[in-house]
Amino acid sequence: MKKLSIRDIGKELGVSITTVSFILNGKAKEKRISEALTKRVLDFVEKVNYTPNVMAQALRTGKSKLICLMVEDISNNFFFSQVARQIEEKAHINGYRVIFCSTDNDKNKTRELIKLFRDRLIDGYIITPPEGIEKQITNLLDDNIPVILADRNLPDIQCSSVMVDNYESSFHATQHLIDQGFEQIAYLAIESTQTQMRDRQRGYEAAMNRSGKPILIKKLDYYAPQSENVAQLKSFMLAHPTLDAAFFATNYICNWGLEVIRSLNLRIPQDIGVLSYDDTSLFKLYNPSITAVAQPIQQISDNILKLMLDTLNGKFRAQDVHQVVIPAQLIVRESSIRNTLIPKDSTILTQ
Amino acid sequence: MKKLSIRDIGKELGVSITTVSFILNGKAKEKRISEALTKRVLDFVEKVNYTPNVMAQALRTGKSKLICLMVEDISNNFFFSQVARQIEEKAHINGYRVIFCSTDNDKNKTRELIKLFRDRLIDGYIITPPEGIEKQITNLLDDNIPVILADRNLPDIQCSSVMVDNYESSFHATQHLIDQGFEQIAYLAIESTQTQMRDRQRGYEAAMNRSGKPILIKKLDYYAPQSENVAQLKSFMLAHPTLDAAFFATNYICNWGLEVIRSLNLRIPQDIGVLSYDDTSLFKLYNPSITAVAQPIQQISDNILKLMLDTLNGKFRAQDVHQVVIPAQLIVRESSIRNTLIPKDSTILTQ
DNA sequence: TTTCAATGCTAAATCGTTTTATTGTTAATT
DNA sequence: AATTAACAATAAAACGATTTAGCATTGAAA
Repeated sequence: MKKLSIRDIGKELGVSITTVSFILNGKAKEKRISEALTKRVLDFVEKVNYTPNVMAQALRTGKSKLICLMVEDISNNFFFSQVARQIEEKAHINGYRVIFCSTDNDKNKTRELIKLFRDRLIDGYIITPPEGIEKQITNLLDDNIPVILADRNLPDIQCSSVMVDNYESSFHATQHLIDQGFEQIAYLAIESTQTQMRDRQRGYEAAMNRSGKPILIKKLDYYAPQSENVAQLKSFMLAHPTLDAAFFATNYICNWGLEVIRSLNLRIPQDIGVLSYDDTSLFKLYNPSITAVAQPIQQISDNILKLMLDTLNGKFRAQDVHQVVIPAQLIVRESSIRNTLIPKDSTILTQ
Repeated sequence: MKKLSIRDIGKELGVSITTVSFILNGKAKEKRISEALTKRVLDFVEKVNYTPNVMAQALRTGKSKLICLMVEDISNNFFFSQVARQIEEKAHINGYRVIFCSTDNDKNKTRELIKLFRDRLIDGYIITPPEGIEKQITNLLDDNIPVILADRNLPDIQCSSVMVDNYESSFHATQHLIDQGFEQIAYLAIESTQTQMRDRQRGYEAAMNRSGKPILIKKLDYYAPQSENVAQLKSFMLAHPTLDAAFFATNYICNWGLEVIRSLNLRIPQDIGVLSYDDTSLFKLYNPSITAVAQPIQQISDNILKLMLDTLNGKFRAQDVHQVVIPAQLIVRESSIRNTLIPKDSTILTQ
């Protein structure tokens, strides 16, 4: 059961392979192939279920129809895995396949990966970039290979990106805590100079400053073992007994925090209010349910892929910069409610 | 900055491309190329940072170095996303890239996907198979394309697979609940004839029968909307007020169950004991923490990839059947403890 | 001196497409 | 009758590698 080649079907029909190729690529009209022949070829191709050899096409055209999706860690993040899923699905519909890999937020690993793919294997990249790969991205763009940054961008280079309004949504989330009467709101984050992290912090600080509340920030180490971070967080909380609310910069930090809160036998929200950036399925289920800033996954994925396809199809050049910012959603749940007038699980859009 | 071809480096060195190819493929000795020339070529290749065009190699050799990983839903399952990550990493180390996609447990979608890839794009498949794709898999194997089934197998065909001992681990989990003094233990599952689901149910039934306890089973619909399943589960629990423990067949069913338990204001484990198949990060964090059967992800991934690589490297033929069964772990947490003698978060290996 | 084997390297075919340039027709115009 | 235009289809080169079969050269054996 060997696969048919275009040569086989040409021979079978007594037609040249050129003709077959033109017809299959929808150039019948343009190349003035007669309608009769076009139909004959199309029918036969359909009948014998012929599909072209993708590798040969890729070699000849220099286009692999492969998109590479590089996320921080596909396995450990609700947001990334959802986005990955969406992208994969939409790409398929448009005739593209998706190769994916995890960067671990490590610039060396990411550089390696890009280098590995450099040899025209990949038509386009979607990346949640660690800092330090600016040069590699510029090189790709210079070769007119599209790159879309997701979730964050790299301020030192000009590159298309899709992300949420981290500053505004963080501001609103903090404001929500303030409105609920929390006084000592700590911001728990990781040591990072990534744009989305900076913006979230700026949002928190701006809201606190505007209300004249004290700023209280603790930074953890992304690369440290989980137990170390939990311990750090615990001693921080013990050192600040007057704390009455915690704003976690990501959902995994919030997970660490919940572990600590639990071990200290604190009640949420009576003893401590809780709010997290990045919603997960856990937060809805947790007892009490956790208020979170949700990133609209569908919209983000749609925008990423649209930009990618438009660039691949030549509507834009890779170097053209399109930066899309999408409003995030504050989903208010039990963990942040002191004022009982606000209904459970209500949704508030920032903006 | 055009990419160098093997022709360029041959020309540059005044050597034929044949020679260069032999040397690059480690056949210098075999083809009796002199050591001096071998070194000269290798040094030059290193210096100019030449890498071969993957597409041309693929076209010529018929091997793409691409593995396709088809899981049920990459975005919504702790187990699958972890496995995906592991596979990706190990495959990379061995010079393979991973394409991934979600089957949605839909046989038509899965067939489509396999068909799409049929044209020697993919060297090997790792699949968590929906039922109904037996024929497609047999076809692949007949063409000597390796297929490894993961998480479950298809009883009607002969195919390599890697999965946990669903029957034994489910038996032990049930036995654990019985040992804790629970009397009316319900088994909450989805309507499915997949092997892993059947085996889990058989394990529950066997343990219950051996202790002379009543069997109580409720089946939900995987494809129904979540709200529908939650409602179903709620009315089931209301209809069985004497129920004192629930064994959930998967973690997402357990999530539905926790939502119901919460809405009924039942206390875990005082009013109802809870145990779930498939651990997630949620279960450790939940209050109270949830006892679960954990699948050893590392071991599963290792075995899958080892089988795949051994077949790709010709150590086995695709048709050779290797069925690997790995023991699962029962992680005992608060939700199933009545007998306070057992320590928290202790780990019991089945077998 | 011829024959043979070993050594060191290469020409050319091949994988399955796309695409450029070209060749025959026939019909219309000069 | 000769030129041109439009039409319909094709031959052959190219993409960049791998691999088969073979070509020179040298030294040793016959």
